[in-house]
Amino acid sequence: MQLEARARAAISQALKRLGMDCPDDLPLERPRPEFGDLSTRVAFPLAKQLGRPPQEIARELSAALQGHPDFAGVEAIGGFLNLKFSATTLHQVLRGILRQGEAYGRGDLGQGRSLQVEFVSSNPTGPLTVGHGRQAALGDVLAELYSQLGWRVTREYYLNDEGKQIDLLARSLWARYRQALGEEVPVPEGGYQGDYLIPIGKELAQSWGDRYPTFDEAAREAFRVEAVGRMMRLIQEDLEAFGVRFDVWTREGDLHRRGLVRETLEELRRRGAVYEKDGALWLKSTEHGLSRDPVLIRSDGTPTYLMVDIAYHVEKFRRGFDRVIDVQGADHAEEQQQVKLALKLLGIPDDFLSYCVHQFVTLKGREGVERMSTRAGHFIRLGDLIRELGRDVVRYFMVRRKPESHLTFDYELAKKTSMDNPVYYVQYAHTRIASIFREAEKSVTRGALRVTEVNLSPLTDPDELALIKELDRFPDVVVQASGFAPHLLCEYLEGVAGLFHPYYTRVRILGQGEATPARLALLSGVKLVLNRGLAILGVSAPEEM
RNA sequence: GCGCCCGUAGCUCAGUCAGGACAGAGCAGCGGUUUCCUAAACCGCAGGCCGGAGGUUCGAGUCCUCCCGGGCGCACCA
Repeated sequence: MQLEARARAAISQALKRLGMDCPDDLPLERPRPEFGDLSTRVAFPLAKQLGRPPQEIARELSAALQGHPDFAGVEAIGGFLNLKFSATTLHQVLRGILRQGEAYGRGDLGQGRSLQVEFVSSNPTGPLTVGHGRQAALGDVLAELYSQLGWRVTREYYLNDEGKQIDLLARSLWARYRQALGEEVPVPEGGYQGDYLIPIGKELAQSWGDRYPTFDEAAREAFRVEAVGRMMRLIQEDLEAFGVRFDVWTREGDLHRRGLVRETLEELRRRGAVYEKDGALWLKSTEHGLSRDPVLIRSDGTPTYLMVDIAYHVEKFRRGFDRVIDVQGADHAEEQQQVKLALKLLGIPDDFLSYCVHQFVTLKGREGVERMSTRAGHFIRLGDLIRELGRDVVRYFMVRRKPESHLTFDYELAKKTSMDNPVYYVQYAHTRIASIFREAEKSVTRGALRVTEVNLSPLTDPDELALIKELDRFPDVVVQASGFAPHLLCEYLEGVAGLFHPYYTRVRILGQGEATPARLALLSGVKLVLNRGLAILGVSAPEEM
């Protein structure tokens, strides 16, 4: 970031001296290392503009930059201009990073605006599965990224505690309860077949006895409340184990009680966005380019999930959020289009709501099922996976792939405690540095440990300079990762660790005279970035392993 | 049939949004390295007509069209 800014400034000044216009979007790239640290092909657009050969322009630009203190090398090859930073510049960059300390990587793109991230929002019909794990990790990391970038972030869980699925759940639990009382009542067809309702049914049989012989209105309500409560506790336990905390829980029932669904419907009607057919109320979606019109109000008068979802998002808007991000599975793609359209028709700005859509998770290499279905009782609990592999590993693996790609969760790799496992590879780099500092406490003077002040000029090894250049990228990686791409942060951290481990093996830190304090300062910077990056991912950065 | 996503090395994936200088990483495979801050490591080798065909461009893994293969959706379920 620092380095790019310096290069940009130097190039634009040089262009000005040459009497050429510097384009606003000055192209800067990281070329292959043998060409230098940064390169620009700005000569090509300028060539077109000035009607001169790009090689010539690049040569002039190179000449204008010769002797610039930021660079150790400026070279024009073809039309490209290659820049190599001087060690002094890199030392200044490292010092700047160390001075920022924990603030390094933070930004103010958000400028204090408020953002809601809604994620997981799993229906309380069973425990969280491995699939929800991806969503939980993604949402939590995105929330953290935005928070780092200066947004006021609210993590929200939308709780569907009413509707047909919940009825079915209540009925399924009631069946388990009757079974516990020795009656042969089957779990309803298409109901929730999972084992997890059995112990609850037994408990209820003990405490309630034969109070609900039939599934009447009273039973329906009692079992609904009981089932939802129990399921929510299961879900919260798993979220807790995963290190995910929500600020706000919104219940569907509340939206109805507050009349929001009715209000939103009225507004849609006023704006002529709906029509009646076959006794139901439909949204005019095809008029706006969508592939079909969905039902908002069923012919029995009850609102559909979509209708409630629209009302919910209107409510989010009224609550004053500047932006909302919903993390959702790819199976909701159509729903998302419909909600976005409805909000647009209601006059809510288009950029208010964005969806981070992710594909599904398949678990490879573990006993159990690959395809999961909560209803059929075929699933692997997220909580089990966390207990087997640890929170750090599961979180890391879940965000390591870009959301829109299918995620093959490699259980065998995740189980390994060797450095083949990328989580440990990164964590171990942090641990090694911590270990060196523990040693340093014994043998090095206090002054040498004051890393923001020591003389950095002994850092001349190419690996040392490469590490500084990599550390310089961190703030930019945070910004990029916030674009629904947290996998870039994983990749980056693995890259930092991948530079550090070989360096550590080859170069001795302690007992190297003048070089020792400088190298400790460098390692301090590496540790800082690893620590900050892992913290954003919600993964621990251990001092010892 | 229609819509969205994906297709890069044996495997898992970056790189595609902003097109540029011989296509990257990790794992698996093969071969090396241990008197020294944790070897839970390091070094090296090998491995790819970037799903296919056209097109745009001085230049395409990257943009456009079509095709093939895989996933998801197309309910008065949520």
